[in-house]
Amino acid sequence: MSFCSLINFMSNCSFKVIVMSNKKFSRNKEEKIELIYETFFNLVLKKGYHKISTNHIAKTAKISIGTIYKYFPKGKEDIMRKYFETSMEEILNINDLIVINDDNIRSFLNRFIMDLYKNHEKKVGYNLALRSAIQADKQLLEAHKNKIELTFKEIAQHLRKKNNNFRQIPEEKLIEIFIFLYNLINAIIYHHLAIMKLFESSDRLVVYLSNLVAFSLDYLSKS
Amino acid sequence: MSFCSLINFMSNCSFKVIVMSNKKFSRNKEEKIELIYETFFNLVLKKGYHKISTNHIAKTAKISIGTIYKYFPKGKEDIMRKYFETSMEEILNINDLIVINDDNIRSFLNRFIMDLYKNHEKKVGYNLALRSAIQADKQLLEAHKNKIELTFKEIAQHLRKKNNNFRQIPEEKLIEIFIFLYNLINAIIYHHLAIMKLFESSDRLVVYLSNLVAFSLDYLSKS
Amino acid sequence: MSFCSLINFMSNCSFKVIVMSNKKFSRNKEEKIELIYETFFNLVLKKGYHKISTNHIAKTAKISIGTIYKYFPKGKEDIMRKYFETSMEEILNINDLIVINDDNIRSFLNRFIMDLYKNHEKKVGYNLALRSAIQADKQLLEAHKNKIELTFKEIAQHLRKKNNNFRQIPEEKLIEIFIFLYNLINAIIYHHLAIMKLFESSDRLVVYLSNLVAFSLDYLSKS
Amino acid sequence: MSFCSLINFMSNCSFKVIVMSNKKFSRNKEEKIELIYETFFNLVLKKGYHKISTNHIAKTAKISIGTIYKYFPKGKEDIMRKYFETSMEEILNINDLIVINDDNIRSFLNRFIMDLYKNHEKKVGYNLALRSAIQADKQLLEAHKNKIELTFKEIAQHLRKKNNNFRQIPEEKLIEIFIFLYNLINAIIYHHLAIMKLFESSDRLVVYLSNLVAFSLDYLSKS
DNA sequence: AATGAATGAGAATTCATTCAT
DNA sequence: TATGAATGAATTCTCATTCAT
Repeated sequence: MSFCSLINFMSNCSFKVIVMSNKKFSRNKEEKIELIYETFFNLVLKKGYHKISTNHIAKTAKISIGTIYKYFPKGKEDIMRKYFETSMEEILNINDLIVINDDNIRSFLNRFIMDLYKNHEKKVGYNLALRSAIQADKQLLEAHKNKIELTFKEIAQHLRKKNNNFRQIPEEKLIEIFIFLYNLINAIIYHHLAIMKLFESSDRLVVYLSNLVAFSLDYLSKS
Repeated sequence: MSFCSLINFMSNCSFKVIVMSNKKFSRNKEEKIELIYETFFNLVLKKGYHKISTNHIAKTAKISIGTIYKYFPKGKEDIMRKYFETSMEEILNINDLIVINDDNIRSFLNRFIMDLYKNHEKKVGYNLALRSAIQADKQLLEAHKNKIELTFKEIAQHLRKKNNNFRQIPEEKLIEIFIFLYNLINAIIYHHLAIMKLFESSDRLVVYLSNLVAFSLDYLSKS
Repeated sequence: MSFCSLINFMSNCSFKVIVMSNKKFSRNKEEKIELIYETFFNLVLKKGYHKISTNHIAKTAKISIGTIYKYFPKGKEDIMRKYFETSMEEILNINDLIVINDDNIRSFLNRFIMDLYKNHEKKVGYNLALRSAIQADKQLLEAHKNKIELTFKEIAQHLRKKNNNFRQIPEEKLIEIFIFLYNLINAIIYHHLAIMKLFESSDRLVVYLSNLVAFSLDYLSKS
Repeated sequence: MSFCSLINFMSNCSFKVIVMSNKKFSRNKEEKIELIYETFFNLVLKKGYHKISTNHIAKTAKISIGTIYKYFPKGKEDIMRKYFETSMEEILNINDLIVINDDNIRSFLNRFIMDLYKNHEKKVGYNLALRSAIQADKQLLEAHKNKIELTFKEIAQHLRKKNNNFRQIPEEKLIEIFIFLYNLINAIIYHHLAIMKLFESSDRLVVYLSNLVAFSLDYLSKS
């Protein structure tokens, strides 16, 4: 798995702007699904996950409520789960695995953080929704944990194959570090974006996170 | 404001164990209110904030729905706000202000973190509820921010009055540091308790947080 | 169990005319439940079980939809089941057991048929609904079968205790005969009322049924 | 009208076993229509008329919902009506009229009952559906009544032409008897198959029905 | 003061039917 | 001709809130 796929995982891909046709019965399965995702996450951003109803999504997206239930038979819950699974599948797509040539772990991690932040920012809606959904749906919480563990296992294995620097760290340790850093960064970015800013500018947050990662790697290597 | 009140603030007060008498109804207003808080936050822990209805609280607490609306006319929203305000008022209670004699900022902060964690753990229900409520209620989010700012302003002023070490840091800077650390620690503890553990044991988490605070103080003093 | 209770079973009691008060929040649990039953079965008679919605019942009965779901959390299905169970409980109420002094089995059965017909006619709505509900709800079908078996077991035991003529028939045989006659009469009455009349006048139907029962008793005693 | 056509009428024609080719779609209109009938009545048997949706039929039959609406523009209602009409047309098909040489009314009726039962059993799905549909569709009920009256009128006229024994009964009386017996037998068979068995074995039911018909003929001739 | 029945707006969901492909 | 995505009215059901007792 490549650096690119890693970044994709972290970012779950940004939303494309979708222009639907004006016909009454316009048909494009993929576009409809994308439109539902986009509409839903935008609404979550504005009003909060639990304030959004399926009817509300339908009205905003200018599609019928039946269309939502065609693709997502359990409504909101399914929207979350399927978006989640889709992003998972993308990550595990072997065709995406590309050689990483970045020998410097530090610079690799800096890019990792930067992209993680940018994509988090781009998809605050999804991330807010994910947190809310996780609290109302234990299964999604478990799926989320499993996803993270599996994904970083694959990433770790891939990196150790391709890169000497990573190979010097035992696989288990590397996975543990990745998961720790992923959680740490997510916790902070989420709080910064959804609860209360830690720094006035996001640039300063990213610089802080970069130093924090360095500190934590140091800390973990000693403990 | 005392060290105790600081800890109280950070922890939003632990729940008292409420032993219901065998009589059908508890005798006074305070007991009823405590019972509602306790029942609600316990239910949030089990099922998630948005899965809990006021009728559900009433049934579980074995009181009538009318009683809940008597004390909390806007239901769940009011339960959150009033619990929130109560903890605020306690903090600002001047009688609680006790002299801090701890000259060592480092050891002060360690205790601060330790207690913050312990109380977070003790009241996961309330903290989960607070996050959920904040996302569905912009006013509560604003109130939350203001509360933190005001409280730390008071604490900073108090500490600078009583203690030479704190007096060497400009008030604004001291407030900023407190708020930053508060947010940082809360973000991590919340993620650890509600989303995914960062360390297997909470002891290791607390040690890490202690080092993280030291690192961050260092980082902030340089930037 | 008395002859009266037997008749009650067969007839499931006729509906009382219910006059609700004009207050917005009028309170009378029992009356509300009766009103729901009455309204529902009247509507079934007019439009058919599957054409009636819970909202339709609420509107017609001038109560709120919430009230229906308070007493019947699964809607129509629950209305059927609970009405069914209620009638069951009434039958099994030991206080209702009264001595039968009717020594003549033939005249006993004639009254049995007559009352069965009259009450069937009075509650066509319920009986139509029951048939429809049974086809959409296997559990209700089973419950219906069990109810009939249990009820006639009790009735048979009671009659054999109190009456010499019945005692000469073995218990199992007596139960079998009762169930057979009950099913036979119900099948014919239902068809007559709901599908297509067998006789122009109901009097002639009842006379025919009386003769049919005599014939069938004769037939069964020989086979 | 022949004896055969009489039996056909009573039994509404048994379903032909439809062997689908491995090709994705069956080749012609007739096959599609047969497939829809078969699928629908099988589903009714399993789940009940009102639990089956047109979409459900389409999915089970592996045809598109559009195909169903092509042949049955009003959906389920049309499936019932057209199946009903088809069986009617078959009965009235003059080519089917064959001479009855059975001089013995009693043995004629025994065969009548036997075949009626067998075909009822073979097509429980359709008969269940018919009862349900009739209750939700007054027009179908009327059509059903008219069909029975017309059919037996034709049958009576035919029998009286061909057979001395029948000629001795006035036409009106003969029609009345036929309709009465048809309703009686149907009521009992339906109850036996759909609600609760009257006898453990169907053989015993048929024997009982045979005796019942004899009794009823006797009863009707006297009244 | 306390109770809990009653309300009804609104959210979730189904399904007969239409129509672009 | 066949398909099945799309529609949206109708239905089921929930829950915050009111108010008679």
